[in-house]
Amino acid sequence: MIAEEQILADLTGPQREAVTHMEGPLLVLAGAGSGKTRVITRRIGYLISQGVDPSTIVAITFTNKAAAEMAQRVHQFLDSESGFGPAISTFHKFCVQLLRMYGKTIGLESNFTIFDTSDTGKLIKTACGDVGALPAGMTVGKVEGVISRAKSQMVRPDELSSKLDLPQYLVPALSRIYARYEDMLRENKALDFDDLLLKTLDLLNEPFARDAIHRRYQYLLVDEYQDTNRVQYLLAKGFSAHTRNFCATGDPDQSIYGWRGAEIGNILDFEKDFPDAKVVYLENNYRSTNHILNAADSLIKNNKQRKDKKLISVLGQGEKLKIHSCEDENDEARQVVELIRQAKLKGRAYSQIAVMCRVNSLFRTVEQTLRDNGIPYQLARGVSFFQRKEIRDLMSYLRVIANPADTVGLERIINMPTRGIGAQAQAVLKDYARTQGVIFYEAVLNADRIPSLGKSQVNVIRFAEMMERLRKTVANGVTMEELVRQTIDASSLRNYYQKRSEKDNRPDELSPVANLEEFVGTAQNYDREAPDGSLTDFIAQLSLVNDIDAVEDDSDRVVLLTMHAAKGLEFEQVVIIAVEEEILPHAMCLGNDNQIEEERRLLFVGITRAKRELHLCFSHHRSTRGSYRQNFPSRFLKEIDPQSVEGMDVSELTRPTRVSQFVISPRKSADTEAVTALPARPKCQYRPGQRVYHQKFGYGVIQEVYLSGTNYNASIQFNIAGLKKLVLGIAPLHIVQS
DNA sequence: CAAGCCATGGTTTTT
DNA sequence: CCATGGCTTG
Ligand SMILES: Nc1ncnc2c1ncn2[C@@H]1O[C@H](COP(=O)(O)OP(=O)(O)OP(=O)(O)O)[C@@H](O)[C@H]1O
Repeated sequence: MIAEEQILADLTGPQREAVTHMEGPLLVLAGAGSGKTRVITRRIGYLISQGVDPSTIVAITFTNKAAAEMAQRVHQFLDSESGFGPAISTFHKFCVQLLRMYGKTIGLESNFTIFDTSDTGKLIKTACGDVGALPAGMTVGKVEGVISRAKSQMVRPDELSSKLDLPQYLVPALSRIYARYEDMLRENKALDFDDLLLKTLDLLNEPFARDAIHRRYQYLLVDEYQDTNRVQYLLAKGFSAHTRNFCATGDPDQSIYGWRGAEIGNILDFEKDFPDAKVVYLENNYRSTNHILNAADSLIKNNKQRKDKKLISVLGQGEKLKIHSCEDENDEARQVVELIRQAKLKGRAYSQIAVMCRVNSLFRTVEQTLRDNGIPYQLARGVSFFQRKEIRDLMSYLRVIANPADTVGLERIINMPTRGIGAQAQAVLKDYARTQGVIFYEAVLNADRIPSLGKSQVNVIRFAEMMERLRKTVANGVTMEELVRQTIDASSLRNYYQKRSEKDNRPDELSPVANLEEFVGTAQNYDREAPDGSLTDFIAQLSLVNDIDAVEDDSDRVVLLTMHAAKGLEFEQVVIIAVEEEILPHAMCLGNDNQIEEERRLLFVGITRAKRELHLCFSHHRSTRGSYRQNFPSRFLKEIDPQSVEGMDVSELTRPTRVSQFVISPRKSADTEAVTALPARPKCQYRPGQRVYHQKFGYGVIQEVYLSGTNYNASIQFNIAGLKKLVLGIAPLHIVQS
């Protein structure tokens, strides 16, 4: 065991106070870079030094990467061979472990499959079809949104109308789809991401499981508490109900996942939940220089409904940040390359430079330009590998082997690669399954008894034999590497993609076959790291991989990542691109003040990742999905204290891009004369071709202006919202100057 | 039944 | 711009 002094070394008074707090609820409320994560890590060490059994400690982080880093740091606080260490993981992963262990008590088999959004999307689509035509104005995507919102707020299908603010006429269809969706999950023996949390909550309501979990875990620590959702909040309370040893850390200004149900209220109401909670504030920042902090602070001050925080850097003033005005995305990418070159000349490592933006798609040009200039980089998109078609195919085989009830997976692979089991044959199988009341896989196994399969019958039988052979292999015990190799060959996936690559004549590194090989490597890693793992566990690990988890720390490459993925990280130098209206804040968020505030927090998070040097870029033009468009600097740039900005005439940003609003008085324009010759009429400033900004619909171009009754109306093509007809005196419109 | 072609439409962030 | 789906042809 390590000496207490070492654990408490390099901590400020308040940090130490939090670290040495033993029993009872504790909240560490502090700004960016103030050492919250360090507090959690040291506190785990301190608890252990005070004789707490490490295996009774649970620490929840936001990402697997953060968990791995914390585990590594905590490792030094442990006796070399002292049994189990603390559980350090994300909410989702921790829940999966508990469900595998205790799921039986709530009727959950331990080989359940985790469905990702693409799987659940398929289910919801089918569910929509089953239920009949969708109500007007509803799309599958919107239904998905409603269901996911309902689940994260723990609203059941029959409670939609009372608990969710939905138009009444949509409710019957939606609750039927939702109920059907839940049934299908059960049929597939699958859980979606929300279920992982919800079912664990069920565990905590089941005496046997609850007691076992409570006996095992005595101390709970949750990092990034500001981004927990309702279910996670209830889980945290449930896990710690017996001891009330619950330590939460977070920063309300860094809450950026409201869009998927995170409730900032969890952290704001902590003291109400636990009136006896000890609250520690940290006011020193050890990460960034004062100019960077000041920029961040001046920005975030524009959010209403927040408590102001004091945060002082211990690193001095530092350099001012720079705002770069670029012509278009190519120019922007060139400037980024130039900044990286200069940094490299100054002796900065590539890996200490991050390029961030709001949406991954904006990295295309930057990536190309970095490649062209020989600058090494890595894109933080771990999931993209697992979303490749060939990898999803392979994973689907593994999923069905582990859980034959996984019909979504089975439907994907039954004719992939094509093996003569077409739509017709599949319909016959499905029909058989339905009439016999068995799962789809069972129908496949019974193919020899289904003559109506016709010519396909023999193909189905052969497929069934192949799958059963693989299943037997697993039952007899096999490494994941071996299983993956066998699956790739037995399924003919390798053959199929090999042939296709030959035809397409693509460069090798990106080829599907190479990806399949890489997946073998993934399996090898798993075998090495989890010698007594299982197929189910292997698949689950992969289902919970996160973008940022795949970023390699030990390679000297520039990191490209979204600001969401940057949560909790830090870099010497940060370059944020496309700080433009309709990108940041994103077009989808315009017109909703809460969402705009979250966008502001997002930029705040991006800015506060920088230790010493910060650059913000915007482009005047950008081509998005084919068309070349004019863009405007983000409103957020104007909010940053000019005192901390260098190198650019900040007034260029404050120069109004929007002409102030005017209203046509309906009375005065009350003539019936048709008005098509618009320029002649001084009463109406709007003309076809003008760019306008609408509070709700965002930016658009006026197509036509006409008089209707006593009002001028206009038809406006909005970039996002599409063509709308609006009454000019009433609609909240601004003219935008180009 | 397979494969390739064209039209359509949707269009963030992610556990 | 991209992915998906429907249609046609082999
Ligand atoms: N007392 C201290 N002395 C020196 N450095 C410290 C101290 N506390 C924290 N740091 C350093 O400050 C940096 C930020 O710490 P940490 O990541 O724990 O902050 P945080 O509050 O979790 O930040 P954020 O909320 O922005 O993710 C780290 O590099 C950490 O090592």
